[in-house]
Amino acid sequence: MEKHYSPRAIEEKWYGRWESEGAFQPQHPDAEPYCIVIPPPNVTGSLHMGHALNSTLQDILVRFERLRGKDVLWQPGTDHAGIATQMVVERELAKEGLTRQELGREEFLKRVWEWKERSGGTIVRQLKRLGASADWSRSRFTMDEGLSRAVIRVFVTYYREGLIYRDKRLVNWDPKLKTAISDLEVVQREVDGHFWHIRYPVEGSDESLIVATTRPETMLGDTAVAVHPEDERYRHLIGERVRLPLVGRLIPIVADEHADPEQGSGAVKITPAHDFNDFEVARRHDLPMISIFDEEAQINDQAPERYRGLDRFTARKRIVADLEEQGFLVKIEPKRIMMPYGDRSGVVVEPFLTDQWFVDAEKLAGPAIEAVRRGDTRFVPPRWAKTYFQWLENIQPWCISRQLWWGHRIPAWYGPDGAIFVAETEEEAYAEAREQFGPEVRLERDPDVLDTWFSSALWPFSTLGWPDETPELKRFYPTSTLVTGFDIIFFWVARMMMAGLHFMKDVPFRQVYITGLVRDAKGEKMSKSKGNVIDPLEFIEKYGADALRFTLAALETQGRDIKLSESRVEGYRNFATKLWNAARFCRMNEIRGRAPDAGVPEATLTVNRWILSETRRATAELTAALESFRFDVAANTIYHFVWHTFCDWHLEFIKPLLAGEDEAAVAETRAVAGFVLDTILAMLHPFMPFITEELWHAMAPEGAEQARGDLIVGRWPVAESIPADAAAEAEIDWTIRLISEIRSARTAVNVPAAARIPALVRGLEPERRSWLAAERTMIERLARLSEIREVDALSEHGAVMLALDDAGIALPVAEVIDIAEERARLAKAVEKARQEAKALEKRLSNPKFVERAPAEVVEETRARLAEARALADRLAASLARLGG
RNA sequence: GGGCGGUUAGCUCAGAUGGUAGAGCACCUCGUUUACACCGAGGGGGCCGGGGGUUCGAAUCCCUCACCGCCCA
Repeated sequence: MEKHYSPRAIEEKWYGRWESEGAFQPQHPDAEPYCIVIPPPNVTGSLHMGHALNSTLQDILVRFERLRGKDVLWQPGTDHAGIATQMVVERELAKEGLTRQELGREEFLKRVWEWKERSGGTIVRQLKRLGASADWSRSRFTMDEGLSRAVIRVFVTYYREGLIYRDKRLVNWDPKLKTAISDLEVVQREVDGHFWHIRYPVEGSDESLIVATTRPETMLGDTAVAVHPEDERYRHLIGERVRLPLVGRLIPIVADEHADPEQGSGAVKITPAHDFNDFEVARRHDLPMISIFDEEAQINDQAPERYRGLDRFTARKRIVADLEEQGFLVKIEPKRIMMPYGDRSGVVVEPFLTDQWFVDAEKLAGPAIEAVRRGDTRFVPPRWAKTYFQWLENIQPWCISRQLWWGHRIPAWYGPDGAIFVAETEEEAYAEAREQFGPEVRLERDPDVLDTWFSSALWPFSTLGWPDETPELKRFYPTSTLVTGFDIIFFWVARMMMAGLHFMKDVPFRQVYITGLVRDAKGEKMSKSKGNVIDPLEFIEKYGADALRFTLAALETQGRDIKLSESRVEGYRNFATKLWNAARFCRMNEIRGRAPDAGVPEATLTVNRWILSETRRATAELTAALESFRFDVAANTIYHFVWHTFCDWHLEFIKPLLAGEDEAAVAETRAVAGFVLDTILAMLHPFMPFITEELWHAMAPEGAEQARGDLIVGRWPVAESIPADAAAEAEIDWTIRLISEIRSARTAVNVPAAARIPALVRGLEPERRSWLAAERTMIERLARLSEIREVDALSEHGAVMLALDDAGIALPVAEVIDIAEERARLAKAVEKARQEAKALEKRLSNPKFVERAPAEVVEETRARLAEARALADRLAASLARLGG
C-alpha cells in the first residue's frame, strides 16, 4: 500500500464494478422496502453544489439502509425542463441562423430529442462521479413514453372530475418567451421607478381626480377609477365618470376597498387586463377588461392609433410626454417599486389576459394539508411544514398551459364553436366529437404543452410504473424519504403531495428532509454572475469524491445553509488519508478483516474489551444520528471514533502487545483490531463509499476475498451484538487520563520529548493499583517513561508533582526540569483548582440550593468540592516546597 | 406589513428533557517514537448579541430591544 491514497484510480474502478454487478438494484425482496426518488435534475443541467449536497445525503441514506439489509431502490431520472431545454435548442438553432418557427414544430422537436440524446446525460455522468448509487437501470425521463402516458391520464382524469378547466384569466406572461409562466417562476425585484400623478377630469364638472401609477402606459386600458368607500373626499364622486386622457373614453368612478386612502391621492386607476388587483376589482364591479398589449407586449389595436405597435417602454415615454403636453401630468416622484421578472428570460413579466388551462388547486390542497397535519408525511426539520401550510392555505388556481413546443402536449381538441374534447387519444376525441357533430367533424388539437411541474408532480408514482399496476409501484409507494431544497417546497413537494393523494390515495413519501443552500465560504449565494460558483467536479478531482461527500455531510446541520470552504474539504481528505494509513498499519501487523459470519471476536485483554465497548457506543450513536437525519452528528461521530479513539489510542496501545511474545494475546488483538476496522469501514461507507470499499478488499483475510463480497452490499454493524464493558472503560479511561497528565506536565516544564524519565506514584486505591500493574507497559511507552513505580512516600525534591484523582505522582527530573516553569505551572494549577472550589462553595453555601436542588445534584456538587479542595491542597504543598 | 431562521473561541458551527460551554479549521510551542508531517504531543483563546423575567441554578424557558438573512404580501 502507498502512503497516500489516490482517489482517482479507485473511484472509477469501484463504481464500474458496483454498477455492473447490479449492486444499486433492490435485491432483498423479502426485506422491508426503502425508496427514495431523486428530485429529477433538469436534463439541461450540470452538477452544482446543490445537487452534490442533495445527492450525497440521499446516497448516505440509501447506502445506510442497503447495509441494514433493506430492499433499497433509489429511483433516478431527469426532468425535461420545458422552457430551459427549448431555450437551449433555440440558441443552437440561432447559431445556424434558424428559428423554430422556420423549422416547424415537428422538425424542431426532433432537434430537441437529438440534443437530449447527445447532451442530456451530462448530469447523470456527474452524479456517478459523486458515487450516487441510484438504480440507473430504472432511470426515467419525464418525456418518456410511460411518464407521458401518466401525464395524459392525469390530465384527462382531472378534467373529467372538474379539477381542470379552461378559463380566460390574468396570467404571468413572459413577452420574450411568449408563454404563460407560473407565479413561482416570477421573481419580484425592487427597482428604482417612478410614481406618475395624472389628472383625470370628472365629466360635467371642473373637478379632477388625481391618480398615481407606476405604469402610466397601462392607462390606455383603464376602465374605471376606484376610491375607497369611506373616503370623505370622494364620496360625492362615486357613480360619476371621468374622461380618460389621451383616449377620451368615459369611465366610471367606483367605490372599492382596494383604493388605499393613504396612498397617493387615494384614487386609483383600474386596468383590469394588466394588473392582478385591478382584475379583482373589475370582477367585483363588472367592469370591462381591455387588453392593450399583444403577446410581445406591444400596444395593440385596442389603443389609439398613435400608440399602436410601440413596445411597452417606448409607449410609456410617448404617453408621459403627451400627458405632459396636454396638461394632465401633475407630478413625477421617484419611488422604489417591486417589478416582476421572468426567472428564465430575465425580462419584465406582464399580467396578461389569455385563455389558459388551470388546475383547481384549492380542491386538491385540502387533503395535502390534512396529510401533513395528521403526520402521514413528516417534514424534517419540522418548521418547514409551516411554509408548506402557508402556501397551500393560500393557493391560487394553477395555470398549467405553456405556449411552448417542448413538453407534454395538452390532450384537448377543439371542434366547431369551440367545443372541447379532452381524451387520452385523438381517436377517442374524434369518437366523442362525431357523436355530437356527425362523421364529418374536424378537430384541432390544442397547440400548447403542460407546465413541466405538472409531470414532476407525478414523479413518485409515474417513475414506478403508474398508471400500470406494476410490482414496483405496489412495493415502493409510498416512498420513504424525499430529500430536497426548501426552494421547491411549493414548486414540487406540495404538488407531489396533491397528485399522490389524489391518484394513489396515499402520500408520496413518509418524510421530507429539507436541505439548506450551499453558499461560498463567505456565505454568499453562489451565482454565475458573481463568479463564486464552486464546481463539485473540481473538488472531486482535487480531493476525491469521498472527501467532498464527507464535507457536505459534516456541514449539514438540520437543513441550515452551508458555507463551503476548500479547507474543510482538504481536512476531510486528510481524514481519508488517516484511515488509509491506519489500515496500512494494520496490514503491516498482519491484522486482517474478519471472515464472513465470523462474528464479534472474544476479548480477554482490557484494551480489547475497551475498544469493543467503544465500538459499540460509536455504532449506536451513528445509527441513531442517521435515523434522525443528523448528518453532522453522524459524520462527527465516525470521524472522532476513527481518529481520536481508534488511531490515537487503540492502535498506540496495541503496538507493544503486537510486538510481544504472548501469542494468544497477539492473536486476540489482531482479531479485535480487524473486527473494529471492518466495523469502521461499514459505518463510514455511506459517507465515503470508495475508500472504504477499497480498504474492505485490501483487508480481506487470505482466501476469503471472494466470500467477503463487496462492502456496498455488506452488513451494517449492530450495536447490541458488541459487548459493552464498563470495567474496561473505567480502566482505560483512567489510563488515558494518567498518560495525558504526565504528557502535559512534561511539556509544561520542558522535559525533552525524547527523554525517558521515571514516574513515582503514591496513594493508589487497590483497584487503580491493579490497573497500573495491568497497563504498565502501555503507560510507560505512551508517556515516555523509563519506569512507573509505586512508592510509600514521594520525595518531592527536584520533582515535578502532579495529581490524578486521589493519587500523587512525582516525576523526578531534577536535571531536566525548569524550576521557574514548574513553579508557574503549579501556581496555575492551584489557582484553577481554587477557583473551582470557590465556585462550588458558593453554590453550596446557598441554603436554597441545598434545599431545592435534587439530592443527587447536591451530593455530586459536594463530592466535586472535596476533590477540588484536595487537589488544590496537594498542588499547593508541592508549590510551597519549590519555594513558590 | 406578516411569518421564519440566525446572533456561542480568530473562522465555520455543535450544544435532547435548564446543573455552569465543545468540535473542526486557524494560531503558538515542541517533535525524523519503525501507519500517517495530508502526521504526533502539548497549549492559548469564549461577560454564549443587549436588557429584563421565571428558577436554588439559564447558552438552554418566557418577554423585550438591536442587528443580519430568507419567505410571503
